[in-house]
Amino acid sequence: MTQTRTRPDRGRSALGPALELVHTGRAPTRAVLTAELGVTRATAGAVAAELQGLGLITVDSSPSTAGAQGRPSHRLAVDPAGPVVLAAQVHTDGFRAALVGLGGRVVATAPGCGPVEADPAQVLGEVVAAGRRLLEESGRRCVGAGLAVPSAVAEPEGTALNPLHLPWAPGAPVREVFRRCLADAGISAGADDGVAANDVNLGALAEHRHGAGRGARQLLCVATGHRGVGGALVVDGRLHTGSSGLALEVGHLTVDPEGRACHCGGRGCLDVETDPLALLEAAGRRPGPEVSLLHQAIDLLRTEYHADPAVRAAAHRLVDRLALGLAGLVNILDPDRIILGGLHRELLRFDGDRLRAVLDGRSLWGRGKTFAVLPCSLDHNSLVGAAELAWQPVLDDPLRVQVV
Amino acid sequence: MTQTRTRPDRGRSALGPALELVHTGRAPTRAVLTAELGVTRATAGAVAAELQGLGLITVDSSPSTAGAQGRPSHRLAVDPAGPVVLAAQVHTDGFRAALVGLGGRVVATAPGCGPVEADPAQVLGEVVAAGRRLLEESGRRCVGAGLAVPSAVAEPEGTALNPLHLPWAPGAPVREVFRRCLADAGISAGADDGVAANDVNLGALAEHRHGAGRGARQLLCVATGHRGVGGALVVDGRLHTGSSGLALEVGHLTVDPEGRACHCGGRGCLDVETDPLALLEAAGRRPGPEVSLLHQAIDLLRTEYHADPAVRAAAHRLVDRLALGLAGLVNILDPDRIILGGLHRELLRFDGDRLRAVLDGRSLWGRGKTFAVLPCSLDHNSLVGAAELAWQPVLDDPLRVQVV
DNA sequence: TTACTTTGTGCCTCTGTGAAACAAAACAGG
DNA sequence: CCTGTTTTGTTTCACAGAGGCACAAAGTAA
Repeated sequence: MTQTRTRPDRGRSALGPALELVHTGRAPTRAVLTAELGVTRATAGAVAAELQGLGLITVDSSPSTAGAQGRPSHRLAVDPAGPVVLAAQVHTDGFRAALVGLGGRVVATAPGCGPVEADPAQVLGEVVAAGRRLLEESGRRCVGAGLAVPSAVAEPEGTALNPLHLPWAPGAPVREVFRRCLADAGISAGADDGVAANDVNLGALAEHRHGAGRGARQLLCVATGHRGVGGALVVDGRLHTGSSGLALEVGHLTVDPEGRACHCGGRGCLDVETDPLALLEAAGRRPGPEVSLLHQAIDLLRTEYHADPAVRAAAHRLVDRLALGLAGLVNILDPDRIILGGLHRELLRFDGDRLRAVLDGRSLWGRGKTFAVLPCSLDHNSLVGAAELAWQPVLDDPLRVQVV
Repeated sequence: MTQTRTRPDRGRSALGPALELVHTGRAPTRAVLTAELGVTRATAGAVAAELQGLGLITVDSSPSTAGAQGRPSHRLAVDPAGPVVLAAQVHTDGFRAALVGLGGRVVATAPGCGPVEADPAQVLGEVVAAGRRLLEESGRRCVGAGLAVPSAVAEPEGTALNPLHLPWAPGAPVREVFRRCLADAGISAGADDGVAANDVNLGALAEHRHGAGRGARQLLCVATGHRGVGGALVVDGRLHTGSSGLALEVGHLTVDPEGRACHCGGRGCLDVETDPLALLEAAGRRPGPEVSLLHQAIDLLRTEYHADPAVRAAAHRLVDRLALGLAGLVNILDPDRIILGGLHRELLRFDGDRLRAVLDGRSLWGRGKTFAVLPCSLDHNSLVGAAELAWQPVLDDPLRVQVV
C-alpha cells in the first residue's frame, strides 16, 4: 500500500521563524536575519525573497544610512500594504474592532458602546459587522480574526469560563459564536478561522512582542479593566494558560484577610481591593454613572493625588494590597519583568516607590533585585494581542497566506 | 569569503524525538514510532536502525506475541546494556549516588550518610567518588552526570540559592564544584559535562517522564523532604524554573495567619506547618535523634493514625494547611495533575478524602473537577530526575554518544 | 585611487525525508 | 492447505531545503 504522511508539508522551514523575527522587529536587516536564524546568507536571502514575494515583508536595497564598515545590508520591514487580521475586543462597557497588520500596527479602529447584551451572538455580531465595515473601507485582505474577552477562555473548547463582569453565562461558546459571525459576514475562509482568548492574556502577549515586555523571559502582567483584576504570564514567548485556561486568574488572591467581602465568597480579594471602584470608595467618592469607573479612578488620581491627602491615602491603601498580591505571585512564579495595566499602571506611576518598596520587602531571597516593574506601553494591547493570536498560523507557516 | 554556519549540524533531525519516545516508553513498537513521529515507515526504520547502531535502543524482530491482525511490528526498547549517566543527590542527612540508564532504569545505587559538611567540595567529592566506584564495578560507559540538591539552583550560574537545611552558604557554586569533582575523578569528558538542579524539580521531571505524572500537561509537584517543603511545575514536559531558578519555591506560602513563626520572618508558612517536624509536634511527640524526622513522622502515621485520635487530629491539621496551600497554587497555576511526595504523600494516603474536600472547596470556578491528586510513584525520583537532566543532551542529539 | 570589510548571489552538493511499489508476516475463512 | 486481507518492513527513486564556496557588490578607511 502507498503511504502518505499525516502532517502537512513544512514548506521552507526557516520561513516562519524569519517572519517572526521581522514581525517582532528583531531582524531589521538581512544580515541580522542571517545571524538570528543561524543559517547561511544564501538561505536567508532566499527566505527574505520568498516572504517578499508573499507580500508580507519589504526588502529595501536602497542606500541605507549605514555609517558602518562593509557593504550595507538590505533593510527588512513588515509590508505596510500587506494583509491584515481582524481584531475584536469585548469589554464591560462595549466593544472595539480593529484591523491590525504585521508588526502590531493598528491600521484602523472602530469603537462601539455598551451595554453588552446577554446574548453573545448579538455583541459579536456587532463587532464583526464593525470589522467588516473597516475591511470594506480599507480594501485590504483579511487573513484571520481574533477576539479578546474579559474572561478566561478554555482550550480547546473556546468557551468563556468566568465572564464575571459581563451578563454572559459561564461556559458561553464564544469562539464558536465568533466563528459563526465571521462566516455569516463572509470574512472567514476556513472553519478554524477565528480564535478567542482572555483580554489580559492577550495584552501580555502584545506587550511581550511589541511593547514593554520585549525580551523578557518570564513576563508577569497584572491589569485592571473597568471591573476586576486579571493576570497573565508569558514564558519564553508563549502564554501560560494552564490546563483549562484558568491560570493566572489572580483576582481572588487574598490581600487583606479583614478586607471587604467578595462575590467569590472570600474576603479581601485582589479583585475588590485594587480595582477602580475600590479606589473611589477608599477615597470617599461616590462613583458617577456618566463615564467608566476606570476613567473616574484615573481622573481622580491625575487631578487630586497631589492635592488631596485622602486620595493619596486611598492610593497607598491600594498600592499596599497590590504589592502584597504581586509579592505572592513573584515568590511562586519568579518573573524577570512585571507589567501593570489599567488602574494598576496609574498606581505605579503615582506611587511607584511605595509599590516597589513593599514588593521588595516581601520578595524572598533577594529576588527583588532581579525583576523590573513597568507600566504597559501599548494602546489597545488586548486588541493587538488578539491580532497576534490571529496572526499565529501565518507566523507558523507563512505559505498559508497564498493558500487561503 | 567562505561562510560557515555557527550552529552544529543537526544530523538526522528525527533522531532526538525518536529516542525520547522510546526513552519515555511512548514508542513500544516501530509502527507506533512511525505514527508518533509523523514520518513514513521508511524514515522511522532508518531512525530506529541508527539508534540501534549507536547502542541506545534494541530492535527486536523476533516473534512477538501479537494477536492482532497484520504483520507484527518490531519491538523497540531501551538497550539494557547501553551507556549510563551518573546521578547524585545531596540531602539533609547525607548523599546518594546511582547509575541510571535510559528509560529511568536505576542500574546501581550507593548511599552515604551525613552529616553534610559545610564545604560543598567535600560532600560532592564523596558523592562523585561513590559514583566512580559504581562505574568501575559495572564497567559501563558514562555519558553524563546530574546532581540534585535541596535548594533552588540558579541558571545559568549553577549556584545554590537557598540551601536552607544544609550548612552551605547561599550562592554556593554547586555546579562548578560538581564539575571539578567529576574532572578530578576522570569521569567527565567536556567542561560542560555535569548539571545540577533542585531535588523537587528533578523529582517532578522524573515523575512526569516515568511515573505518576506521565501524560500530564501541567504537572504540579509538592513534596517534603526531611525538613522544609518544595514545589515544582512541569509544563508540556519542561520544567518551569522561573527566571532565576526560584519559581515554585512554595515553602513560604502563608497557610495559617496565626501559625508558628518561620525563619523567613513570616508566620504559618507551608514550610513549618506541614513538614515532618510539624506533624510530630502537633501530635505531641518529641522527635528523637536516632532516625530522620521524615521516617519518624511516617512511622507515626503508619502505626498510630488509626489508633490514636491525637495523631489523627495532627494529620487533619497538616492536611488542612497543605490543602490551603495547594488551593492557592491551583488557582494560580491551573494544573491538570498534582503529585505529592515525602510526608505529603503519606498524608494523601491516610487522609486523602479530607485533602480532596478542602482542596475542591477552595478551588475557584469548579476547577476541582479538572485535576487529579496522586502520590508520587518512583523510588529515588530526585535521582532519576538528575539522570534525566544528564541525559537531556543525548535526547536532544543522540549522535553525541559517539562523538564523546 | 587602493585596500579592506561586510553583504548579496549563483552554483553545486549533501542529506533528510516523502512517495510508491514490493516483500514479509500475521490472521480469517474456505 | 490454500487464498485473500491486513498491517508492517524494505528498497528505490526523487525532491527540496540548506550548506559550502567562489565571486560580485557596496560601502568605509587610508
